[in-house]
Amino acid sequence: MRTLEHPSPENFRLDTILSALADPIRRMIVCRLADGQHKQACLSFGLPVGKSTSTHHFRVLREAGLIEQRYQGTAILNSLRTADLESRFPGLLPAILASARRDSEPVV
Amino acid sequence: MRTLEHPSPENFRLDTILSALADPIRRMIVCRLADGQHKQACLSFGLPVGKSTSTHHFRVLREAGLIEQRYQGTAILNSLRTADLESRFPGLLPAILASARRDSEPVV
DNA sequence: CCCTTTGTACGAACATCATCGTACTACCCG
DNA sequence: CGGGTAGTACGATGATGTTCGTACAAAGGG
Repeated sequence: MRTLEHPSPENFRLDTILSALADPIRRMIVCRLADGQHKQACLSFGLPVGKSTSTHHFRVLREAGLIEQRYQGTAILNSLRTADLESRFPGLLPAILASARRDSEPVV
Repeated sequence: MRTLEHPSPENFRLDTILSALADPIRRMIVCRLADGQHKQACLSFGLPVGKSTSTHHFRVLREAGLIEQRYQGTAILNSLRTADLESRFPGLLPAILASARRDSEPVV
């Protein structure tokens, strides 16, 4: 079974995490995962980019520590590393998720 | 008196804010301002970059809505737009500031 | 009025990043 | 084993971003 490298929480870098979340496509992925869309193959997200670009974005998220990727056959099950992020940077992910939802809403 | 353009809170974009804060130098500026170093000239921050690069970073922060810049003679007084940020993206700035402090600490 | 201080404008050099297409690998199912 | 599915590797390309140096502008003090 193939496995993928995941950083441990004490190696999370704010620099890397913010750069990862600065990209709209990667923020879209994280938001979907937060909305309960765990356990979906990468390509089933229907992202508006090609296959290799999709691979690239998921890897950036994994290497930043934001998501966990586990092989299931030829597919990959993705999930948010909510607890690990909370232990290293408490409140960061929830705040960014809430801001992302507010950002896509019509301005009041 | 010279004045500078500042976006209003309803025009703040999460994209722009996260990109701005992804840069370590700009995060350094924001952290210093949060630590009470308001009302200081740009160059007095002693950033490890040249003059024109410094101008560039401060402008990125201003155009993202993160700081306010007001001329005072030939110098510029900088301050964090804490209230405006809180109204548009509640909790975002405090979470990032806390994470930034935690990031620079030795790993426990 | 000259000089200093503070910041800006401009252009160049360099690095990084997002994107793509094509070729390839790994796994599963019949 | 053969075919299909999901993802990776690689190289290229174009856009964006950081950095700098130099020349310039605006404000204030002697």
